[in-house]
Amino acid sequence: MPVQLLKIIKGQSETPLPSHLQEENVQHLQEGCDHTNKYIQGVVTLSYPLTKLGDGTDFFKIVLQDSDNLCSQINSINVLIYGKMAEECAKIIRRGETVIVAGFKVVKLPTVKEDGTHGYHLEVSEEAGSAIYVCVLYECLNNFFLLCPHCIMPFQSVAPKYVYTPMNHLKDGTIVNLYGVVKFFKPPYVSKGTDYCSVVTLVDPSNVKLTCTLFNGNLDSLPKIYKVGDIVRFHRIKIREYNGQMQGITSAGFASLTFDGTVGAPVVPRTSSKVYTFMDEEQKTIEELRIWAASNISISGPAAKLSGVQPMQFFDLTCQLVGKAKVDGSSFLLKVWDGTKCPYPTWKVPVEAKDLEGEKVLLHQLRNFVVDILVYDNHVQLAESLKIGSFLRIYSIHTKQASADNEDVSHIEFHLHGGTCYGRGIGVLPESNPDVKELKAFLESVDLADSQNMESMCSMDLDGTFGNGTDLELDLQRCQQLSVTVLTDHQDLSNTELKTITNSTAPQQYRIRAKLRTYKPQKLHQSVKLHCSKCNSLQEVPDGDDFDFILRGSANTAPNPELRNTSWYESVTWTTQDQKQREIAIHFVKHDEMLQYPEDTLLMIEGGTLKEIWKLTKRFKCVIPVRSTEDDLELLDLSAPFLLQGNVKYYGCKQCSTPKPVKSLSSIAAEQQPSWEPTEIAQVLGIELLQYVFIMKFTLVDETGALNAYLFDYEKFFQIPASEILTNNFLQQKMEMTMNTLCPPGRKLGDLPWLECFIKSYNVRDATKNQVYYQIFDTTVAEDVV
DNA sequence: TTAGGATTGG
Repeated sequence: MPVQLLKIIKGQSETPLPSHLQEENVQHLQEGCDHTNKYIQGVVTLSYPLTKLGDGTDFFKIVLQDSDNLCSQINSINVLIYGKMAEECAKIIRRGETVIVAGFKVVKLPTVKEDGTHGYHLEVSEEAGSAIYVCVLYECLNNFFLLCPHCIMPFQSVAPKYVYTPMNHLKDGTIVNLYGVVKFFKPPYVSKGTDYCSVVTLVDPSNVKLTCTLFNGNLDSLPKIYKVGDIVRFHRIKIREYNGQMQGITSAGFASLTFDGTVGAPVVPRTSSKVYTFMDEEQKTIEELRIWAASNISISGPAAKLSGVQPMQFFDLTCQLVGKAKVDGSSFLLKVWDGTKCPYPTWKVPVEAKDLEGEKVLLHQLRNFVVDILVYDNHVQLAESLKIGSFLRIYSIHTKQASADNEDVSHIEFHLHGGTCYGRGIGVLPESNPDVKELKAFLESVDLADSQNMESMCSMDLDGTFGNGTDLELDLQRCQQLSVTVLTDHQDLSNTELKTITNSTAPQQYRIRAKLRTYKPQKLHQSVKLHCSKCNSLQEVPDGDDFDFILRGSANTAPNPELRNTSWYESVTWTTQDQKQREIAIHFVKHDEMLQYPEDTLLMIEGGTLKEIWKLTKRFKCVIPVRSTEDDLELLDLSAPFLLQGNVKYYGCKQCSTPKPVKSLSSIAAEQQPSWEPTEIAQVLGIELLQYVFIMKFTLVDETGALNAYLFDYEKFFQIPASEILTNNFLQQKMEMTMNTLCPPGRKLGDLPWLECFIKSYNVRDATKNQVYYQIFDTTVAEDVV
């Protein structure tokens, strides 16, 4: 049986090659030697159609690439197959497959080619005693089994396996297998030809990118990529050069697996094939790629929740489809929700009731959550095919701010423009997707009954307007009735109108119900200041450059060797290897004569840079920058933070502080369990601690008038510590969302929500006049707002 | 064949 299929399951063949066969390397072939008992193994990169020679003999030619020597200049060789063997091989050998050729004859060619093909070729035939083994992986086996069941010869010793080419070793005209991390992708879309198309850009640890253009008439056969950072395994992808760069394109037999790129997530391939090869070794590859990707691929995407959308942005939305409707030939409407509310009024696309598909009752129940997304052109066909209830990720939705002629208020429109720029498109997510599971759980937790109760409350308040009002009016009435802030005390006080307050003398305290017409500063980071509660001064938070400057200055003073290793701290010193030869000393404060765990340790550093100090704060509880004097360590200039803890820099008031020698810290170190609280450290060091505070000016209005009230808040109002906001993106976003809820941009006054607040009036006198100011107190943002 | 990454129109 000259042509045999080797059944490969989990990378192993079931039976060994005949024991007399020895492997030969493509590079070491020589003419004139006996190759009866030799075999070479390679991947078929080319195969030619079966032809007949002049004498009627069947002839079949393939090009084999030595998969173990991909980098070698000469790694391919032509194999010429004659007679019955040619006929059989032509039936079953396909490009990309691994083939073993045994008992061949080596024939030298007249000239050596320069294209990587060998200077010899191999000739094989049944008559010459040759044998060809085609390594059939299990994923293809069923087809072959039907074709040629008697051919399956189990054997084991050789374990042919897929060879994966690193992206920096790709060559024009080859068909390869590869692993890569998705850096960019276009979800499958309907091409202008007959197939679906998906464009995927991959990278691998060789740091070379490869953009692949994948076509298939079956949507399911294209890789199931859901986000940047996913990992793919491509089999039999063709490499071509295009515009001076390597490009991947689907070849016959292309197959792919896709994996979640998250470190630690289960390694479960997404694929349309029911049978595929996947081994422990491949699991390891995925895990290694995940770790590589974690520090080499940026997967931070734009905002993905409706509550976080801003006008004029592009974002990806994970959502559930609850309605759809034909609009016209070139556009189609999708009604979706994600369980959060868009902070702006949203555009409702007018459609004929008969054209709207979806559960009407549900659409009504969800009307405050649902947004209309209009999709255009090439996305229409895919949108039409979507099933109501399915979970979607819509990529690169454009939020456009607009106002209709008959509206005073501007609204937000959601468009999925035509084309596929930036991966614009629609993907259907399976229910097994972790993001879908999370979304489903969230959607189930959304309390629809709650919003309905509020409506009935409104309808009572509004004395019958419920029956007449449209959905939009009801929504507005509801938001007019509810307060987005909560009083934390004095609930017994009754409301006072703003006009009454501005007409009264100060000081007094009031409960008010008003709307936030505007606020300052609009750039929220500018609202954070440092406050000294002793002298009541406010100052700007110094930036990193000031600190850097002070550190550079203090690095000029070398650490004093006499101040190392005292009874209460242990010191480590070294000199940097660079030109500056900077001396650094770190003094670790001991507790009970012992060094503590890093996360409980306070250390002092001399000669450190901004970056070094920042790194130390990640590992140790407290870092205090110091410098040497003749007889003790001392704090730096108070324009620099005297203490760093986590992300927070603590400053002292220059005016009110009287710095003490740092050995005063030893008193805290001697405590039973030193907590290293900033207030306590400040106190023993003679520092008047400055506190981070939000200072904002709110312009509040009601039916009777307006007044400006100051918000002076350490943490209570926003439920966000002012000390942490400057270094925490998440908190910044949270605060921005809160302000968008309190004062949604683009709405007219009537549509703004109510704020219930306590304010107190007070007098400020200067030489010429007395002025009354107002400050908000004992008020917090409602829990469901933040 | 199709697309070959690189937003904003309805």
